[in-house]
Amino acid sequence: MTGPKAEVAAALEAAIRRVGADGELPDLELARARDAVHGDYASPAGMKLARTLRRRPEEIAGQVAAAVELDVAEAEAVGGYVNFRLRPEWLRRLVREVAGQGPEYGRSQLGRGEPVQVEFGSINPTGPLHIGHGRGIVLGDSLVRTLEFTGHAVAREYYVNDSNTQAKKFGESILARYEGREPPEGGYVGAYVEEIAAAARKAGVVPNEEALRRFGIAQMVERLKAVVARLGVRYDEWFWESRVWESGLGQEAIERLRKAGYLIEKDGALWFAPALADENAPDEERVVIRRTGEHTYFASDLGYLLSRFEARGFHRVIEVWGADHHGYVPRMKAAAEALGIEPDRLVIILNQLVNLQEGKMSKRAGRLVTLEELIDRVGPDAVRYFFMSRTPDTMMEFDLELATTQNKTNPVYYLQYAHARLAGIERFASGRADLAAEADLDLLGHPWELDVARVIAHWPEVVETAALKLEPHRVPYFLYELADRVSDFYEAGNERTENRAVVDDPALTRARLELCRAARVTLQSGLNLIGVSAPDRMDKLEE
RNA sequence: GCCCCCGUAGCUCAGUGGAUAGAGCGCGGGUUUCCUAAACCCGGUGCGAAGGUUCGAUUCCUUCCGGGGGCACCA
Repeated sequence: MTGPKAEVAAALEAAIRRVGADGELPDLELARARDAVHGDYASPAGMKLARTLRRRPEEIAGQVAAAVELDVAEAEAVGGYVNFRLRPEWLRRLVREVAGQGPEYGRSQLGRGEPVQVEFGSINPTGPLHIGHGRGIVLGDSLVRTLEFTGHAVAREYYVNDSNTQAKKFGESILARYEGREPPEGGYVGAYVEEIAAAARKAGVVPNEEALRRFGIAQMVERLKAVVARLGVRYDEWFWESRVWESGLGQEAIERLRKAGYLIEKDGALWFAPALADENAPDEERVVIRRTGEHTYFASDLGYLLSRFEARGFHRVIEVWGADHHGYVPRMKAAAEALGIEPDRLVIILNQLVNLQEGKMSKRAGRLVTLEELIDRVGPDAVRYFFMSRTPDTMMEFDLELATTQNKTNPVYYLQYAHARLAGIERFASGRADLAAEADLDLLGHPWELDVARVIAHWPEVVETAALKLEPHRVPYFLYELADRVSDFYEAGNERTENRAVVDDPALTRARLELCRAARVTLQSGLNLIGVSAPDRMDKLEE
């Protein structure tokens, strides 16, 4: 636990000990208070302890609150609850600290340098990315940013399928275009296939399927790189499936499973049957080597597991998949287990599918829109924000009409505007020569000032939760709340000139500027995690 | 048939074992000589249903109903 909550939790427990509870305590459910009238943190400690202490909840809460010794917050009992309110003095110290740290505020060493790989976006490199892929890419990248920020050693990886059935069809399609034929049944027909065939001819690639496939996939990888770069995403590694076999890891994985008794021959094919060696294992059999002698995608995955967990030494691998692959999860877990890899080290995050609603924009219902088109229409910031504002667990309606027409109604601009306003204030004040170097933060006392600090105080906890639960979608909601408080602060100045940040009094101005900076860098810190830009100014909208 | 996800306001979605369940959009009304009005203020019905666990369930468990997805020698 980090931030003020850790201190509150410790003080609460100490107080409970003082009022006579010993042994193991129940979960005190200390959490952010839902309602601001209950302070910043609240615990139903009275109810929790009523049975063991054999006293009334209100009585217990009262005694506990009185026994709390805490610098950061004051405790108050209401009913059976113990509520904590962060003290103004502490909030003022926090403002100074955050303003000094800048956008690094919230960074931690939670991960202790754990080597983690996040593999995401790995679609077959045989066609353009579409909107649904964008969700996994944005999620994966934001996960990486969150894990990096919390002290993990993270690598982004794209697994390039270059030797599976789809890839071969792609190669055949290029060959067909190269030779002026139509692509085969079930092949790829987009204009990009013809472009690649033309490029291959120009580059002097020999016209056979394998050479053209490799050439074509390399071309596609370049295209993919360019598209994801527009979203601020770059990969550390584009790992080609064929490397699994060239390095011998695929063969090694199969050999290891054979020795351990996990493989069985049936119908001329080689099957992985985990229940053979372990009767508790899932009872599902999967082909590893086809009757034709070709390996399956699953066989490559076996070697790929060894590559990551053993050859490259990642302690944890996080995969982001579309929900349509969920049936593959037990198989991968079973494979990891059979290879001697603790299955919990393989984390698979499924993101539900994206349903496109085009509204009145297109009469052609269900038309596939590419990720690139989406970025063209709504811009990278809105794309990232829109995808990040939802848990991966729920199916998502992408209302293209709204996304396209929404400009000032899009919440992402609200966050950015809050940042731009703060930057504007700092810019406005930058000409003042009478401002002291050091701010006297005791001058901050209005509720709308301290409430900004109050939200800022929660940022480290939000980051920590997002990292531990692998849920970066928590970040935009925090940012929205902060932007709200910032707007209140700003509006106070619109109501009364004396409440503006920049006033005649240089000392007061200086103190408020410190608060502006603390809020701005916290916004920046959060926007960084979700990959949305934090502009210093935003142009006025035309009517 | 089996497996996974979801069901919260008109719409799109957050959220939590506890105190009066939130936001955005949409709709109606109001606010600008003032650090950017992409802002602010005012206005509303809601946790699919039934059981169970619990001092307390929208949250956890079971069943049912509804929506989406998956069950290949495709990936």
